[in-house]
Amino acid sequence: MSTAVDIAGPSSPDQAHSSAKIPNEPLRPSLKRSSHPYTLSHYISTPSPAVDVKGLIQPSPAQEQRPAQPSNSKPRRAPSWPDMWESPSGLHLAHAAELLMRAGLLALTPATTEQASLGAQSSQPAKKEAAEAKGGKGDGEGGGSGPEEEEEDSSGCSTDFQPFLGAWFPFSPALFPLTGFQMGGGHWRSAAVGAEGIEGLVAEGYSPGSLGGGGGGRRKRKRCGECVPCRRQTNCEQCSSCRNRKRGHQICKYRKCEELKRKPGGPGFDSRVSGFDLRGSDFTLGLAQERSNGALDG
DNA sequence: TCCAACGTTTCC
DNA sequence: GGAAACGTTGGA
Repeated sequence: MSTAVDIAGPSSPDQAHSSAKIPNEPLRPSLKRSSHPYTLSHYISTPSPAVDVKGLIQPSPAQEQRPAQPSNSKPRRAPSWPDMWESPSGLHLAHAAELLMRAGLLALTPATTEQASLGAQSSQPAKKEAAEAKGGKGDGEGGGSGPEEEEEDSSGCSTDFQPFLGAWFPFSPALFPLTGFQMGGGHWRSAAVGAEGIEGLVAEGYSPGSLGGGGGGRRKRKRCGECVPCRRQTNCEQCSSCRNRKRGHQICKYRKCEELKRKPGGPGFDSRVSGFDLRGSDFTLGLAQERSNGALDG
């Protein structure tokens, strides 16, 4: 949950008074919701006898032989594919995908990137149609809160994740914890998966370069809008950033987004993995568990 | 075009 | 490693 933000931030002279100005609005429902029984950390920390993931999936020799990744790589280096896939989170996401495939939830997907992109493109219009048929809420601002999103999230998650798990899954979900991306954190439009998904990442500040691709252009990430600093509405006018605004070009230190403080791929992101609210993956994991239980039972 | 602020580089 | 300075991006 995003409530995991460090609310014990710096106590500026202004903090107390300005925290009163922080809108005490509730977290959006999508962040509060946890409709499935298990979190990702549950799967990581407590192997479930009901779904023995490791028993289902044989680790590849490469994974078995792979030594622990030294964390001395430079923060700016975007995680390579193998890095992400074999990271703790990525590995479990791979497990989740495997579980889904075995449980019949996941349609097998094109192996080539070309096919993958085709699949992603074709999945999007289909999804749009489905959304429109559902009630004409086709526009992209579905990322907002509301009962509709609630419904979509709880009932349509598996379908939402099919493009992820197919063409896009190897990319995006593994990327989320590593980049600090928050699903439901305001950057993501829930209906935007597939081709729009990757565009979303790029558009929201994840440059092709930071995504591991070429390009090298640097894009600005956006504030999450939900952490305590983001909720502050006033500058302290006392910190160095405020006093040095003209030359510093920096937002007030006490308003600096917690997410932006973390460097993509940096250690701060590592720590996020355990506490990361990977709702989608958790949900699919839960689904996979239910399905596989049923499937295994007959 | 201006401005806020993110990202990178440089300095200490 | 943190702060300052500056380039740059993105929105109004």
